[in-house]
Amino acid sequence: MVEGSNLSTKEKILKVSEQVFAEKGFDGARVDEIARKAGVNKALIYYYFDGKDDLLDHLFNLLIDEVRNFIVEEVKDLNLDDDEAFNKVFNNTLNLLETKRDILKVAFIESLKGDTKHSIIFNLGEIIMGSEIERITEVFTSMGLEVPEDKQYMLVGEFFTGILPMIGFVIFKDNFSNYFGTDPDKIKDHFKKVFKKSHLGFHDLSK
Amino acid sequence: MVEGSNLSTKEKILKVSEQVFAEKGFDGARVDEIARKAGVNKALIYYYFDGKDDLLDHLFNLLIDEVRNFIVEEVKDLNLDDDEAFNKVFNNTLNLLETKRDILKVAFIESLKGDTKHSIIFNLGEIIMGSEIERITEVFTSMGLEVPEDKQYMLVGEFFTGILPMIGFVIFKDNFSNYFGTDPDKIKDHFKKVFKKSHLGFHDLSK
Amino acid sequence: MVEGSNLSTKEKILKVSEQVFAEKGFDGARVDEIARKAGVNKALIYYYFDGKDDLLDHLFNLLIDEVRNFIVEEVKDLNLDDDEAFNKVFNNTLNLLETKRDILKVAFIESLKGDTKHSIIFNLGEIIMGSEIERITEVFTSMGLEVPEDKQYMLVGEFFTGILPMIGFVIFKDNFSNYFGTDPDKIKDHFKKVFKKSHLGFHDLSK
Amino acid sequence: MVEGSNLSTKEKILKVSEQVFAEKGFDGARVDEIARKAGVNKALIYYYFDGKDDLLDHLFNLLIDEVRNFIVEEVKDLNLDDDEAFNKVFNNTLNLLETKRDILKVAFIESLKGDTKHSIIFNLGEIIMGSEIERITEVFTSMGLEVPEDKQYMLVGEFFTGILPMIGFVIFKDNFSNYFGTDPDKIKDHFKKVFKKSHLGFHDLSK
DNA sequence: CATGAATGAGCCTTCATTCAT
DNA sequence: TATGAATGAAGGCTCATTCAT
Repeated sequence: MVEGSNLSTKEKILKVSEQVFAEKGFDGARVDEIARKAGVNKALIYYYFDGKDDLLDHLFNLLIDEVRNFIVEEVKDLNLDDDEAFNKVFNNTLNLLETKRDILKVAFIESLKGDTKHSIIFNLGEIIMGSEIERITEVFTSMGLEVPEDKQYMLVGEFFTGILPMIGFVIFKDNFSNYFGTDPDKIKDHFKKVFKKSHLGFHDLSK
Repeated sequence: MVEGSNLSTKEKILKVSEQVFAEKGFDGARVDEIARKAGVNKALIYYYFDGKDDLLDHLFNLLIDEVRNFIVEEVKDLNLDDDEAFNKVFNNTLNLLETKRDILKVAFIESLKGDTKHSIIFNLGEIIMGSEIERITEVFTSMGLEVPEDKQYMLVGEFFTGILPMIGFVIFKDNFSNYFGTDPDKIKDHFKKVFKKSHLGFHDLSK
Repeated sequence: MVEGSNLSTKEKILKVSEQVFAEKGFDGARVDEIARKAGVNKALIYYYFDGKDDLLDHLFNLLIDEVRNFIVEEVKDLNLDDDEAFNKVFNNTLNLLETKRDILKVAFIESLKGDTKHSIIFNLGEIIMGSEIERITEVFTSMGLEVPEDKQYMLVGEFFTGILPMIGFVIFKDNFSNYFGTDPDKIKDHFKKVFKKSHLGFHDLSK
Repeated sequence: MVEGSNLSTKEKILKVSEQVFAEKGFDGARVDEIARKAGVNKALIYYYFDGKDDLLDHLFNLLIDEVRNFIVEEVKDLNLDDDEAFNKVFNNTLNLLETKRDILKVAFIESLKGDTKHSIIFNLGEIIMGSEIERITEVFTSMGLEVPEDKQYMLVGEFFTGILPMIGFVIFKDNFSNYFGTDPDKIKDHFKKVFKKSHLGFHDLSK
């Protein structure tokens, strides 16, 4: 199947790019290494893609699309009953992010650069928070409470106590375990507990 | 003063390196650009330093040293009376980190790389958490409560709900404001409030 | 033929390297000059070879191989009848060395360096002398004479009155003629006569 | 003594240059290394000398001068009675050359270069051979024999069976012993014997 | 005399990208 | 599609040399 082989090669290139970008950073990555690890001729990369930058664009677009689809999927039949719902959304989100760990690393790095070319982390944050803020708003409303007017405050809170720790956990987890000698199997449970307490702490109305 | 001029040039190179590394990332930074922006001959950089890597090492060492000194200073006459102490330490820490924003960006990026050459973020975390965990332990003890046995749980919590959001805030703040159109003047106050609630949420014993 | 074109470029680079190394010495040679004189892009040199050092290694290996092959070829059907044999071996050896004049210059220079990285001249000497010493031994034995026990003495003699003058002649001949204004056409005949007398002088048993 | 200290520093620079040039070759030598090993500031080298080239010129001039003086000294009261005289001249010459081993290495290398800037080996050869050829001529005449008309033949012979092996022995001796595992203490005696036989072989009138 | 600092030119090597087939 | 070969534009680093004091 020509088409099959075609797609397969293209996808292999993307997959390997993701790994190499994550390991070396975009600037540190070499097209030669991608070609070698993907087992394809270097020129073929330029046949399928417009260059190194284009590879990154494709990967970022895939990331955005998958997260967006996930959110739509996740929220569409969301039947909120407090704790249960939180756990479900949280677990699913974490699982999704873990499958995108490599490109998330790159997104993190690129979002820190001086130029504003890539702000993927904020794009992602917007998508995820958008839904959560909406959900929260719903909850608040359904409980007869007033939604905090200050959207900026909400954004800061959601991003720096929600998005950031979550993505941070996904991309730092391995190096963290490695450095502190913690048990990689238990760390996820620790984080779940920790995240819940802290993030709910942020949402706590009593303070 | 010969020594003064010497130090000045060396320091200028370091200062500019810090900025360029932060803006372009270490791999994306060019020695030529550092030389140009520092107003020095490129070869002079190699007179004072062993190369690009050495520049980074110096900057990281300076970062580590300053944070360590700060922690010692901060903790030495710490008279804990709850809220007051927390605010003071938190504000001072945030201020310190803000002065080191550029090199923190680089440290973040490098700590994400595949190789384990640089783990500065974890080094910093260890230094800061070390003191806090000690402090927390003291508080718990003085309150007649039992310190959570699981150190790993503490580490995860401190790092992902304390260190990470804090450093994350410092290095992402500007891009965050820029992206979400938030008010740069108010964002810090938002974050302070948010951080307190979430981090105390993590430490909350009632849950 | 793709292979032909490939080899051709690679060989052209090697050939030009040999010339430039011989003219400027390895340390004085410039990769830029090699590329220019070979009519290839400088980066192409690094496509075919690992660097400047690797070029030299290739050339040295070629030299060693050719000399070794020559010796095997030359000695395999050696029917020794004194004078005739000496002339034949001497002439053929000289002819061979003359085709390798350039790289022999470089080998000479590198063998003089302080580090023991390259000892090509001694490698060559070993190969050539090995055969001659064997041959001499044969002759002595066949003549009912005793082979001089002292191998060290033989080595010194063969090297400093055989190998060294021979290679020396090949690599110094042109500059010698140029300096002393001697006739380049006659010098070779002079040397042949001279070498024979002196080298046989060394082997003379009557003294 | 200012003047004394002055001379001492200048001489130390020259001495170290000689060593470094011999070890690394002129092109491979670094002014920095010379300064460091001589224990002087690099700029001081440029105070005493016009540059790297000038260092080499000084060393070459010293070499030429010393050899010239030696020859004059050696020949002025030469009372030739065959064997005795040969031994004396040979030994003294070898001793002299050994004291100049380092710079002779450099001279050798530089005499092989493509440009005709340095032909020190031939300069030396001319000086030494000049005297020997004169001496030989004398001897021949005094013996009522005819001097070989062909000066070119003599030059070739003297150079390639006299000068070259002699200088070659001096500069290659150590590496030779190192490579072949020969006894450094005995090698000189071997060479003396070998040289005599071969060089006299060249001069042998009976062939 | 002596030195720390500074510099311009250049060197080896790399790399993203393109070409020819 | 696929590939080996080729290339222009840097990039990090070095080095002989000079300057200011």
